Amino acid sequence: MARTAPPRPTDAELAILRVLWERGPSTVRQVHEALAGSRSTGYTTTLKLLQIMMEKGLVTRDGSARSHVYAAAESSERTRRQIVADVIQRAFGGSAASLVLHALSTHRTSPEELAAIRELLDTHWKTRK
Amino acid sequence: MARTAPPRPTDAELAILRVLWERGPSTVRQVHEALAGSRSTGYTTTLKLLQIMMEKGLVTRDGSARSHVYAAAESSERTRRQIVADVIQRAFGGSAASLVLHALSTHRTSPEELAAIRELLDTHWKTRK
DNA sequence: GGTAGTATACGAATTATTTCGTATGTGTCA
DNA sequence: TGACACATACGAAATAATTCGTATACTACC
Repeated sequence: MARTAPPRPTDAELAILRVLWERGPSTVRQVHEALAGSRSTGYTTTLKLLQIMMEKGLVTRDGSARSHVYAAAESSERTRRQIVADVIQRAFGGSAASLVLHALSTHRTSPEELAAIRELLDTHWKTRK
Repeated sequence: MARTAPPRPTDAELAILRVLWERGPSTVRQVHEALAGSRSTGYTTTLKLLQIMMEKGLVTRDGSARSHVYAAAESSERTRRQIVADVIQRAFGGSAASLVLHALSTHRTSPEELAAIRELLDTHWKTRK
Protein backbone atom coordinates (compact mmCIF):
# COMPACT_ATOMS: atom_id res chain seq x y z
CA MET A 1 0.00 0.00 0.00
CA ALA A 2 1.65 3.12 -1.20
CA ARG A 3 2.03 5.87 1.36
CA THR A 4 1.15 9.29 0.08
CA ALA A 5 4.23 11.12 -1.06
CA PRO A 6 5.77 13.44 1.54
CA PRO A 7 5.12 17.16 1.05
CA ARG A 8 7.53 19.49 -0.65
CA PRO A 9 10.32 20.28 1.81
CA THR A 10 10.68 23.85 3.01
CA ASP A 11 13.95 25.73 2.73
CA ALA A 12 15.24 24.74 6.13
CA GLU A 13 14.15 21.18 5.58
CA LEU A 14 15.86 20.99 2.24
CA ALA A 15 19.12 22.14 3.79
CA ILE A 16 18.88 19.23 6.22
CA LEU A 17 17.98 16.76 3.50
CA ARG A 18 21.06 17.77 1.57
CA VAL A 19 23.19 16.93 4.56
CA LEU A 20 21.54 13.54 4.91
CA TRP A 21 21.97 12.79 1.22
CA GLU A 22 25.60 13.74 1.41
CA ARG A 23 26.54 12.08 4.68
CA GLY A 24 24.07 9.26 4.76
CA PRO A 25 22.21 8.42 8.00
CA SER A 26 23.25 10.84 10.71
CA THR A 27 22.56 11.87 14.27
CA VAL A 28 21.07 15.23 15.11
CA ARG A 29 24.45 16.44 16.24
CA GLN A 30 26.12 15.42 13.03
CA VAL A 31 23.49 17.18 10.99
CA HIS A 32 23.75 20.24 13.16
CA GLU A 33 27.50 20.30 12.88
CA ALA A 34 27.37 19.93 9.10
CA LEU A 35 24.95 22.83 8.95
CA ALA A 36 27.10 25.06 11.11
CA GLY A 37 28.71 26.70 8.10
CA SER A 38 25.57 27.75 6.33
CA ARG A 39 23.16 28.29 9.22
CA SER A 40 23.61 29.57 12.72
CA THR A 41 20.77 28.16 14.71
CA GLY A 42 20.69 26.30 17.98
CA TYR A 43 20.98 22.57 18.37
CA THR A 44 17.39 22.14 19.48
CA THR A 45 16.22 23.90 16.35
CA THR A 46 17.83 21.22 14.22
CA LEU A 47 16.34 18.58 16.49
CA LYS A 48 12.87 20.04 16.27
CA LEU A 49 13.10 20.33 12.52
CA LEU A 50 14.07 16.68 12.24
CA GLN A 51 11.18 15.70 14.48
CA ILE A 52 8.77 17.62 12.29
CA MET A 53 10.30 16.12 9.18
CA MET A 54 9.76 12.72 10.74
CA GLU A 55 6.06 13.48 11.16
CA LYS A 56 5.84 14.65 7.59
CA GLY A 57 7.51 11.53 6.35
CA LEU A 58 10.52 13.35 4.93
CA VAL A 59 12.96 11.34 7.03
CA THR A 60 13.06 8.01 8.81
CA ARG A 61 14.47 7.48 12.26
CA ASP A 62 16.36 4.69 13.94
CA GLY A 63 15.78 5.17 17.62
CA SER A 64 17.54 2.07 18.85
CA ALA A 65 20.63 3.91 20.02
CA ARG A 66 20.56 6.73 22.51
CA SER A 67 21.34 9.21 19.77
CA HIS A 68 18.69 8.65 17.17
CA VAL A 69 19.88 8.24 13.62
CA TYR A 70 17.95 9.99 10.88
CA ALA A 71 17.96 9.25 7.17
CA ALA A 72 16.29 10.87 4.18
CA ALA A 73 13.09 9.02 3.32
CA GLU A 74 13.30 9.72 -0.38
CA SER A 75 16.32 9.71 -2.66
CA SER A 76 17.76 13.02 -3.74
CA GLU A 77 16.85 12.03 -7.27
CA ARG A 78 13.21 11.65 -6.51
CA THR A 79 12.93 14.72 -4.36
CA ARG A 80 14.75 16.87 -6.87
CA ARG A 81 12.55 15.61 -9.64
CA GLN A 82 9.52 16.64 -7.68
CA ILE A 83 10.93 20.05 -6.92
CA VAL A 84 11.66 20.63 -10.57
CA ALA A 85 8.25 19.41 -11.66
CA ASP A 86 6.75 21.78 -9.15
CA VAL A 87 8.70 24.78 -10.42
CA ILE A 88 7.88 23.93 -14.02
CA GLN A 89 4.21 23.97 -13.14
CA ARG A 90 4.16 26.97 -10.85
CA ALA A 91 6.49 29.30 -12.69
CA PHE A 92 6.79 28.08 -16.25
CA GLY A 93 3.27 27.07 -17.14
CA GLY A 94 4.31 23.48 -17.64
CA SER A 95 7.05 24.10 -20.18
CA ALA A 96 10.23 22.24 -19.33
CA ALA A 97 11.96 23.84 -22.28
CA SER A 98 11.29 27.26 -20.86
CA LEU A 99 12.85 26.28 -17.58
CA VAL A 100 15.93 24.94 -19.30
CA LEU A 101 16.27 28.17 -21.20
CA HIS A 102 16.29 30.13 -18.00
CA ALA A 103 18.61 27.70 -16.30
CA LEU A 104 21.15 28.25 -19.03
CA SER A 105 20.78 31.99 -19.28
CA THR A 106 20.91 32.54 -15.55
CA HIS A 107 23.96 30.76 -14.64
CA ARG A 108 27.28 31.31 -16.19
CA THR A 109 27.29 27.73 -17.30
CA SER A 110 30.75 26.27 -17.69
CA PRO A 111 31.78 24.61 -20.95
CA GLU A 112 31.97 21.34 -19.04
CA GLU A 113 28.41 21.73 -17.92
CA LEU A 114 27.28 22.64 -21.39
CA ALA A 115 28.97 19.54 -22.73
CA ALA A 116 27.31 17.42 -20.09
CA ILE A 117 23.90 18.82 -20.93
CA ARG A 118 24.51 18.31 -24.60
CA GLU A 119 25.43 14.72 -24.07
CA LEU A 120 22.42 14.21 -21.88
CA LEU A 121 20.25 15.64 -24.57
CA ASP A 122 21.70 13.30 -27.13
CA THR A 123 20.89 10.37 -24.92
CA HIS A 124 17.35 11.53 -24.44
CA TRP A 125 16.98 12.21 -28.07
CA LYS A 126 17.94 8.70 -28.97
CA THR A 127 15.82 7.17 -26.27
CA ARG A 128 12.71 8.92 -27.42
CA LYS A 129 13.27 8.26 -31.07
CA MET B 1 19.92 54.31 -7.45
CA ALA B 2 18.99 50.66 -7.59
CA ARG B 3 16.17 49.57 -5.37
CA THR B 4 16.76 46.31 -3.63
CA ALA B 5 15.27 43.45 -5.61
CA PRO B 6 11.81 42.37 -4.47
CA PRO B 7 11.65 39.13 -2.49
CA ARG B 8 10.92 35.76 -4.01
CA PRO B 9 7.16 35.56 -4.62
CA THR B 10 5.15 33.00 -2.69
CA ASP B 11 2.92 30.48 -4.44
CA ALA B 12 -0.20 32.61 -4.33
CA GLU B 13 1.75 35.65 -5.40
CA LEU B 14 3.30 33.83 -8.31
CA ALA B 15 -0.14 32.82 -9.56
CA ILE B 16 -1.12 36.48 -9.61
CA LEU B 17 2.11 37.53 -11.31
CA ARG B 18 1.45 35.02 -14.05
CA VAL B 19 -1.92 36.64 -14.71
CA LEU B 20 -0.32 40.08 -14.86
CA TRP B 21 2.39 38.90 -17.21
CA GLU B 22 -0.19 37.32 -19.45
CA ARG B 23 -2.82 40.03 -19.43
CA GLY B 24 -0.70 43.06 -18.83
CA PRO B 25 -1.80 45.74 -16.33
CA SER B 26 -5.08 44.68 -14.77
CA THR B 27 -7.62 45.63 -12.14
CA VAL B 28 -8.19 43.52 -9.08
CA ARG B 29 -11.39 42.21 -10.56
CA GLN B 30 -9.71 41.20 -13.78
CA VAL B 31 -7.00 39.35 -11.90
CA HIS B 32 -9.55 37.70 -9.67
CA GLU B 33 -11.63 36.62 -12.64
CA ALA B 34 -8.60 35.21 -14.43
CA LEU B 35 -7.74 33.24 -11.32
CA ALA B 36 -11.23 31.83 -10.95
CA GLY B 37 -10.32 28.67 -12.81
CA SER B 38 -7.33 27.69 -10.73
CA ARG B 39 -8.20 29.15 -7.35
CA SER B 40 -11.45 29.58 -5.52
CA THR B 41 -10.90 32.39 -3.09
CA GLY B 42 -12.87 35.52 -2.38
CA TYR B 43 -12.43 38.81 -4.14
CA THR B 44 -10.99 40.53 -1.11
CA THR B 45 -8.35 37.85 -0.85
CA THR B 46 -7.04 38.78 -4.27
CA LEU B 47 -7.20 42.43 -3.31
CA LYS B 48 -5.31 41.89 -0.09
CA LEU B 49 -2.67 39.85 -1.86
CA LEU B 50 -2.14 42.61 -4.40
CA GLN B 51 -1.86 45.17 -1.61
CA ILE B 52 0.78 43.07 0.10
CA MET B 53 2.60 42.56 -3.17
CA MET B 54 2.57 46.31 -3.61
CA GLU B 55 4.31 46.72 -0.25
CA LYS B 56 6.86 44.11 -1.18
CA GLY B 57 7.56 45.80 -4.48
CA LEU B 58 6.36 42.87 -6.56
CA VAL B 59 3.79 44.99 -8.39
CA THR B 60 3.21 48.63 -9.19
CA ARG B 61 -0.14 50.38 -8.93
CA ASP B 62 -1.85 53.08 -10.89
CA GLY B 63 -4.43 54.56 -8.54
CA SER B 64 -5.67 57.32 -10.76
CA ALA B 65 -8.87 55.53 -11.73
CA ARG B 66 -11.43 54.34 -9.26
CA SER B 67 -10.40 50.77 -9.92
CA HIS B 68 -6.69 50.67 -9.36
CA VAL B 69 -4.61 49.07 -12.07
CA TYR B 70 -1.81 46.75 -11.04
CA ALA B 71 1.18 45.65 -13.09
CA ALA B 72 4.06 43.27 -12.43
CA ALA B 73 7.09 45.20 -11.25
CA GLU B 74 9.60 42.83 -12.79
CA SER B 75 9.47 41.06 -16.14
CA SER B 76 8.60 37.39 -16.18
CA GLU B 77 12.06 36.80 -17.59
CA ARG B 78 13.79 38.36 -14.66
CA THR B 79 11.60 36.79 -12.03
CA ARG B 80 11.86 33.36 -13.57
CA ARG B 81 15.60 33.66 -13.80
CA GLN B 82 15.73 34.42 -10.11
CA ILE B 83 13.47 31.53 -9.25
CA VAL B 84 15.61 29.15 -11.25
CA ALA B 85 18.82 30.49 -9.76
CA ASP B 86 17.29 30.00 -6.36
CA VAL B 87 16.34 26.40 -7.02
CA ILE B 88 19.74 25.64 -8.49
CA GLN B 89 21.35 26.88 -5.32
CA ARG B 90 18.95 25.41 -2.80
CA ALA B 91 18.34 22.02 -4.34
CA PHE B 92 21.11 21.34 -6.79
CA GLY B 93 24.19 22.62 -5.06
CA GLY B 94 24.77 25.20 -7.76
CA SER B 95 24.83 22.84 -10.71
CA ALA B 96 22.68 24.06 -13.57
CA ALA B 97 23.44 20.90 -15.50
CA SER B 98 22.00 18.81 -12.74
CA LEU B 99 18.80 20.80 -12.81
CA VAL B 100 18.50 20.40 -16.56
CA LEU B 101 18.95 16.68 -16.21
CA HIS B 102 16.08 16.50 -13.77
CA ALA B 103 13.95 18.79 -15.85
CA LEU B 104 14.28 16.44 -18.77
CA SER B 105 13.80 13.22 -16.87
CA THR B 106 10.81 14.46 -14.91
CA HIS B 107 8.63 15.72 -17.55
CA ARG B 108 7.44 13.79 -20.48
CA THR B 109 9.17 16.27 -22.71
CA SER B 110 7.60 16.52 -26.12
CA PRO B 111 9.73 16.15 -29.25
CA GLU B 112 9.01 19.78 -30.02
CA GLU B 113 10.34 20.82 -26.65
CA LEU B 114 13.38 18.66 -27.05
CA ALA B 115 14.04 20.24 -30.42
CA ALA B 116 13.65 23.69 -28.91
CA ILE B 117 16.08 22.90 -26.15
CA ARG B 118 18.52 21.46 -28.59
CA GLU B 119 18.42 24.57 -30.71
CA LEU B 120 18.80 26.70 -27.67
CA LEU B 121 21.82 24.75 -26.67
CA ASP B 122 23.36 25.18 -30.08
CA THR B 123 22.93 28.90 -29.79
CA HIS B 124 24.53 28.96 -26.41
CA TRP B 125 27.31 26.77 -27.56
CA LYS B 126 28.17 29.11 -30.35
CA THR B 127 27.90 32.20 -28.21
CA ARG B 128 30.30 30.86 -25.68
CA LYS B 129 32.78 29.55 -28.15
C1' DG C 1 25.18 6.98 44.53
C1' DG C 2 25.90 11.48 42.62
C1' DT C 3 27.24 14.73 39.17
C1' DA C 4 28.50 16.40 34.51
C1' DG C 5 27.52 15.97 29.90
C1' DT C 6 24.52 15.12 26.34
C1' DA C 7 20.03 13.31 24.49
C1' DT C 8 15.06 13.79 23.38
C1' DA C 9 10.48 15.89 24.15
C1' DC C 10 7.67 19.52 24.03
C1' DG C 11 5.49 24.04 24.83
C1' DA C 12 5.55 28.32 23.09
C1' DA C 13 7.01 32.85 20.88
C1' DT C 14 7.81 34.92 16.33
C1' DT C 15 7.15 35.70 11.77
C1' DA C 16 5.05 34.72 7.24
C1' DT C 17 1.23 33.33 4.37
C1' DT C 18 -3.37 33.00 3.14
C1' DT C 19 -7.88 33.84 3.94
C1' DC C 20 -12.05 36.55 4.75
C1' DG C 21 -15.41 39.81 7.15
C1' DT C 22 -16.70 44.30 7.79
C1' DA C 23 -16.30 49.29 7.39
C1' DT C 24 -16.44 52.80 4.47
C1' DG C 25 -16.16 55.58 0.22
C1' DT C 26 -17.65 56.60 -4.59
C1' DG C 27 -20.15 56.56 -8.69
C1' DT C 28 -24.63 55.81 -11.27
C1' DC C 29 -29.21 56.05 -12.32
C1' DA C 30 -34.19 55.97 -11.66
C1' DT D 1 -31.64 62.20 -3.46
C1' DG D 2 -31.59 57.69 -2.22
C1' DA D 3 -30.39 53.06 -3.11
C1' DC D 4 -27.55 49.79 -5.17
C1' DA D 5 -23.31 48.10 -7.08
C1' DC D 6 -18.75 47.88 -6.56
C1' DA D 7 -14.29 49.75 -5.03
C1' DT D 8 -10.45 50.05 -1.36
C1' DA D 9 -8.78 49.70 3.44
C1' DC D 10 -7.91 47.21 7.23
C1' DG D 11 -8.27 44.15 11.27
C1' DA D 12 -7.91 39.70 12.40
C1' DA D 13 -8.30 34.55 12.28
C1' DA D 14 -6.14 30.14 10.68
C1' DT D 15 -2.33 27.74 9.31
C1' DA D 16 2.54 26.96 8.55
C1' DA D 17 7.55 27.65 9.31
C1' DT D 18 11.23 28.65 12.21
C1' DT D 19 13.25 29.38 16.35
C1' DC D 20 14.52 28.49 21.11
C1' DG D 21 14.01 27.61 26.29
C1' DT D 22 13.25 24.40 29.65
C1' DA D 23 12.07 19.91 31.49
C1' DT D 24 13.42 15.49 31.83
C1' DA D 25 15.96 11.20 30.95
C1' DC D 26 20.00 8.43 30.14
C1' DT D 27 25.12 7.30 30.29
C1' DA D 28 29.44 7.23 32.17
C1' DC D 29 32.71 8.05 35.37
C1' DC D 30 34.51 9.30 39.98
